[in-house]
Amino acid sequence: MDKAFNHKLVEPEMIKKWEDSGACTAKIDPSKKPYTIVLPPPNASGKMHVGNALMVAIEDLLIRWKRMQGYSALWLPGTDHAGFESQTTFERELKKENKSRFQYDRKTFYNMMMEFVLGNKHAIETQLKNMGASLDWSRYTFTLDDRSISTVLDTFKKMVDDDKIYRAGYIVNYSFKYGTTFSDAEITLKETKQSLYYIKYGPLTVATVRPETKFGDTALAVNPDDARYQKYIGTEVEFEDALGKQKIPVIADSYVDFSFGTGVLKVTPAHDKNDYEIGLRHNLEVKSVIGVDGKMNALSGKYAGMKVLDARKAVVEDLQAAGLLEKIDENYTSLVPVDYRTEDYVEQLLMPNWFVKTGPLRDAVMEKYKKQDVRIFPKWQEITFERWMENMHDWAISRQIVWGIRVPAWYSTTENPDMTVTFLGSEGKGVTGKVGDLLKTYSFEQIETGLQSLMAPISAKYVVSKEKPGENFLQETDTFDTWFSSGQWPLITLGYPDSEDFKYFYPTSVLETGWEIITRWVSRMLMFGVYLTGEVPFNDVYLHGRVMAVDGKKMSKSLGNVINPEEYQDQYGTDALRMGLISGTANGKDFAFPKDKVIAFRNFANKIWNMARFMEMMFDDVAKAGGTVKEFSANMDGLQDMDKEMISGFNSLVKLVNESLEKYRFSDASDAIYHYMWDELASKYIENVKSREDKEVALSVLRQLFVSCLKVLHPFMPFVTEAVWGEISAIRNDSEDLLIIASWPQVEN
RNA sequence: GGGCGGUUAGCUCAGUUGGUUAGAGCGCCACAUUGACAUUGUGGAGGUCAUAGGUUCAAUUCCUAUAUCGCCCACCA
Repeated sequence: MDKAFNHKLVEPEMIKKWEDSGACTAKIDPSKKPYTIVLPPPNASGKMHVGNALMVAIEDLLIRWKRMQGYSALWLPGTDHAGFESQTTFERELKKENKSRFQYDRKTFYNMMMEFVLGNKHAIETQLKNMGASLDWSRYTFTLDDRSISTVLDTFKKMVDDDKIYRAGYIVNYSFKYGTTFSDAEITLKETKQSLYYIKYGPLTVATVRPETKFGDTALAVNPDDARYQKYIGTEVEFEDALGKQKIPVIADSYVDFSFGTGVLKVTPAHDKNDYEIGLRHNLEVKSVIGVDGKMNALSGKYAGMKVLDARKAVVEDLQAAGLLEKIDENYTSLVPVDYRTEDYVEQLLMPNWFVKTGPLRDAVMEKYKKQDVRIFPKWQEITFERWMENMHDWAISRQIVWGIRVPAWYSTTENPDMTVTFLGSEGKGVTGKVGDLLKTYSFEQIETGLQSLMAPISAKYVVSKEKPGENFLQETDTFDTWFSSGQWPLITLGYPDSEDFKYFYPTSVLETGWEIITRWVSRMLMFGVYLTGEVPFNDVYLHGRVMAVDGKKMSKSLGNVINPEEYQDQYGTDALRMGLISGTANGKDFAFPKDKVIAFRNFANKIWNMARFMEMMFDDVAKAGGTVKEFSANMDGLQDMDKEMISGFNSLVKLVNESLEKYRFSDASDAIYHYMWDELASKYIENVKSREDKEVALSVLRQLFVSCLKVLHPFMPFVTEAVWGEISAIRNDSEDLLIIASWPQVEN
């Protein structure tokens, strides 16, 4: 054996050994209990980060532990196509070559995306393997595999038949920049300094940050208890603006806060979610003045065609000139909705969209939850989950992007002549118009093959089908929200509804992920799982904290404090990285990355390596002297007090490790094994053995304890333990070739 | 605005239902060292457990306020 543990040499060898052994391929074995974890699929859009490394460390720990305990342990790998994220990354690449998605028809663009994503996928697989992840690659799944797509489409069809899906005009978060809708979960509010304009509407004055939407106003609203405005309620006020003389009703709604601004609110149902709600309550007209192109439309008179911000400026100038602008509060800050990834501004627009009625699905989940069919660890995260579930809105599942699974709804062009379509004409230029008109100039085939996007009115008739239902049908161009497919991930990967895997491995044992996607992902998997199978998709949810940078701040590229896990792997070894991450996360809280611990565990790996070297030497000496180390048994002759203490110490260790892992208290377990091996076994016991006369007994105990410790440590530090296991094969008292499939130490109570 | 979590050694963090001298890793100091390991060994210094009240025989632990940091949710235009 080398003098020191060399992780660079050992790691590739061990990975190969595990792969060749087939140990990670879970077998359907009725005599064993299944233990299943589905790997939260890393996005195919980029490389793994240190948070992914933590996830892998925890899940591999659980899987290896259960596998050694005799479960049929399945850890399912996969990759998510990450619709929006991948597409924006890819479009950024295109832009470097001065290209854009608008130059391609859907099919071509989709194929280009696929090539791009498959390239990234390979990189992620390599990283997962290098982490020592004992994943079952024979069951690998990608969200855009035919089987995945088929399952997703079947689910959609079932939901349509079940009246769980509807199309509606709805205020959605719409990004002009990316030309797509975002779900509420993809939106975050950013504090932004804005001008607050006080605009006269006849006798009343309204404070607003969006004067350009005034042409979409269909009421003014005041609080019903506001004494100042009682006499206006129920009347109409007259005023003049760029569109000429106007009349607008004044309504009373308790939503209005009379301490804000003037206490009068302009209600613009088409461009604000809250206004939309007020509009519904009071039966107000909904007037859109902004188009999906980000420009003012014909209803805004002379401002038509201007971009929103330009129009705002122009409107303000005109109001000022007309003396209708009372004042401007320049120091007003408010929360503006932005894309949570890019912080790009997101507009609120009324658009036709596909929705899931979440109410009944949610209720079914909560019923299971109350019966504790699914448990959340750590416990304090339960509140986050419950609150989200209670406040859940209907879910907009359509996205106006190409990269994803296309909604399987078909519109007849003859029945829906006023659908708006955009397609790439023969001359390579985009053509937009009502399909009824376009068909006079272009053939159906031209439109269908060049199709880029389609927007059917809410009232449009459609057929849901996996196949084209007939001539003259165009398929919906919206694709599903990524979470619509990844929400079915446990089902898809296990081959729902009738595969043998599904019958044996479902429901899965634990869903392990970061808390930040509990709302986007965990809740949706639960809804789909319960809806489709009547059972929760996993019994436990463990939420790990976020790994922060060394400086305790959130890692971000702009701060330059991002930790690349591969650097630590390279410097200190994968075992050390894994153990460092594991021991930093005791209770699911965010934690600063403990680099000093990584170094400590690198040293620990070396310690183990050298304990093995020492043992070899001692065994050698005994053999040279013509002796034999005795077979171990707990009540063998000649045991000294210290031997007995060590043995009982080990039994308590195993108990503690088991109990801690059952409760997902990983650092308790790692701490215990670390201290037992280093302080007890190495520092205390080995020093004692050195001076023992009865080496044949002492070494027997040492071997027993060391070999057992290797087993307990293996799920935490798989590389060094497996390597040492191989090195001491000649003196080991366990005939199992590989540690990964050795059996976990049994302890009696 | 509502909620959640943190505040413990120089740093990063444990501390499970309240119960003796509050722990770990790293760092620091002193010493040691050829039967494995300097990625070592032995020993040591270092904490008013954020603050103020309260409950209790007993509080880092439970309760109430306050301060401060972080996060989540949210319909103040």
